[in-house]
Amino acid sequence: MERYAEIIKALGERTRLRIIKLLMEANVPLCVCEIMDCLQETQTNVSKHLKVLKYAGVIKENKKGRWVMYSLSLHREKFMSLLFKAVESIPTADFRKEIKCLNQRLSLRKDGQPVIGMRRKKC
Amino acid sequence: MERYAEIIKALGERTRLRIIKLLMEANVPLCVCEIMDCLQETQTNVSKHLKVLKYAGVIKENKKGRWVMYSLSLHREKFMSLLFKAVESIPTADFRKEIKCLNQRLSLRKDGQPVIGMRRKKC
DNA sequence: TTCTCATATGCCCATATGTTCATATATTAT
DNA sequence: ATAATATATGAACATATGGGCATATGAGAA
Repeated sequence: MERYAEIIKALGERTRLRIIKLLMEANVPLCVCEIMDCLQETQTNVSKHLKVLKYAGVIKENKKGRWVMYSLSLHREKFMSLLFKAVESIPTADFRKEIKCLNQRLSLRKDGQPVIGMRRKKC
Repeated sequence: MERYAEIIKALGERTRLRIIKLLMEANVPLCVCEIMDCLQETQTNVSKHLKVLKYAGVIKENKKGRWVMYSLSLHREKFMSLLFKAVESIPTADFRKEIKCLNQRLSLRKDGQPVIGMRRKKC
């Protein structure tokens, strides 16, 4: 039970929930700088929240050269699957700017790899 | 988004998750003393966690004489419905004692009303 | 090599949270 | 009325958490 509470708790925080929604929208692994840019959060902050999510098993990381790419972990368990469905059902009305920035960011990639990194574009 | 995070956060805590699981098992409204007995938590603690859950809209209360009966709130929203399904899917292997105590407690009711109150039985 | 860039981490601080204790409130029983 | 019972609440405390700043680490570029 404890373990499940931890997973739920990982999702029960504004910034982390926004990270998850962003990853769901993206459908491709994102690097830290893309996330921080889209969400307008500091690098430190995003990095720490990603650590919490990773530890809870909600996301996984994949090192690609100088970038660390994060994506939703596969949910084999019924619990995880239902939990993700619940999060997916959250309306994204107040999330337009972030999604717009995400698309801009993704279109700036070369060969599917991030390039402009942490240099913030005005999104 | 904030609001959804709050709802998830309400469920992302061990004691509160146990309260919810107990209410799901019960399928009938429970009073505070039944909950505190089954979960072996103090009255104060249970009361405060119930308040958090109520404020988040996860449960509702119903005053019945000297007892306050708590039950899961109806989930019209798809989000709530899926979230509840996720919680329902959590295995109750480490929850046997609590369920056993619940059944004992419910069988002690007269006319569907709690009677023995806070006088703890050894469950 | 050195420089630059992407990410992680340790320290610090303010605030939030979970818990206990004592007490208040509200309702029923005597 | 008073007593007993069920629940809620305020104060106090320890710990957890989110966030910022500076810095460390690690990997490619020059």
